Amino acid sequence: MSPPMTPARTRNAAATRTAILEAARKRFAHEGYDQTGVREIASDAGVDAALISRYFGGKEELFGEVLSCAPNIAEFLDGDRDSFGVRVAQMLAVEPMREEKFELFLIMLRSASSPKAAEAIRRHSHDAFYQPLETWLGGDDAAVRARLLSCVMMGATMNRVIYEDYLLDSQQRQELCEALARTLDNYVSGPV
Amino acid sequence: MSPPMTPARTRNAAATRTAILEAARKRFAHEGYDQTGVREIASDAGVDAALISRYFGGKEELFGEVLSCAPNIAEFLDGDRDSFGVRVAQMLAVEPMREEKFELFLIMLRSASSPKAAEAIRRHSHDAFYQPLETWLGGDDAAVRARLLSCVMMGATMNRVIYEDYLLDSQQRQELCEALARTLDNYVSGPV
DNA sequence: GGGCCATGTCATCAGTTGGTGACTTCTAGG
DNA sequence: CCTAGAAGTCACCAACTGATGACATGGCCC
Repeated sequence: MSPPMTPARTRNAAATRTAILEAARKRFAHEGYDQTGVREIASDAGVDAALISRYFGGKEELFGEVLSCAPNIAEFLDGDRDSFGVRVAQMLAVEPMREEKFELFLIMLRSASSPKAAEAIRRHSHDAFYQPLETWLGGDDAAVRARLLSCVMMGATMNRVIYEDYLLDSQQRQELCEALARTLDNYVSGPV
Repeated sequence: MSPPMTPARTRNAAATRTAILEAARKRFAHEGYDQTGVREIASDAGVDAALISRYFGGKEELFGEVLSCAPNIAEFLDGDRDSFGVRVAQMLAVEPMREEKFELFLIMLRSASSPKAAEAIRRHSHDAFYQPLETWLGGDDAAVRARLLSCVMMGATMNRVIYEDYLLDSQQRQELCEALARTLDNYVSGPV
């Protein structure tokens, strides 16, 4: 938001780049790749749309850049192993979707249908999600267990994207959270 | 495919309507709402693009019509209750994605990011997926268990949409299938 | 202070999209 | 056979998209 030590905001390439990146991240997460226009991103960032092409080469490259900067799975892998399930389930089922932790999932799910975004998503999610997760899990069947975890996490996010929250009340959401946590922990600890 | 008792194919409104619907269903499932143009649908169906607006009112209404006609969850609910998990897991993890059973999921996941399609998806999936599933499950926590099943089913589909199959070999896919089946059956039978 | 390059602004392009209305053509009913 | 209306064809529009190149301007170094 606030550039480190630059005068104000005009004529500052680094700040402009950051502003574009920030605006794009939010737009891509909330609307998806196709539904987001470069003019909207530029407007949010308070810059001219032409600068997007100038700084990033184009919308597609900007999307790739956003993926690289988005917060990834690492946060959940750093914490206590036994609480992995509840921490992730909390994010998936009860925490508001506006949370930044959600953004990578939202970007992926909302943009996966666009061919231009799909390739970047595949590449990035493998490097920033699957690979770390597999390593963290360890064992022979790490790949399968990573996939299982991914299924539950993506599915839960997808459900919230589609239905928001208006099909479950807070009591049910709590039950959902606990069940998700058990399933996740089961995939983490047990043999599949 | 073959109209019941009409001459050939030209000048047959019912057959034309069906052809458009069929072509649209496949396009929406494979490309998603946004990526599919009315010209492509019309071309696949072998008709003029203007007929889509004439017959259905527009692309949006056509999409709603497609959702209504797409095969839904009922097939899996009819079969043996004990084999629900394996049957669904088979579809999710091992059967080729070209299968018609997949189409409703694909349409939903690939089109959910489009605002125009989203509303139709919400309405239809509630009526044709959640409602039947909840009734079939029964019990106090049917809503939560339906959501859990939905998470796993959508997540598994989403993973295949994003990564196709090239991250897992057939052996791993089989393990994945068995684990998914256990999880699904757990949600069906047990208390969450 | 002056030149120069980085930075930002603007008008505009070419392509694509969904949609519409006038036109043609075929077929059914009298 | 001949007309009326359904079915299909065609040209075209208006809106929007991402992108580009010419132009203006500000700030930094000499």
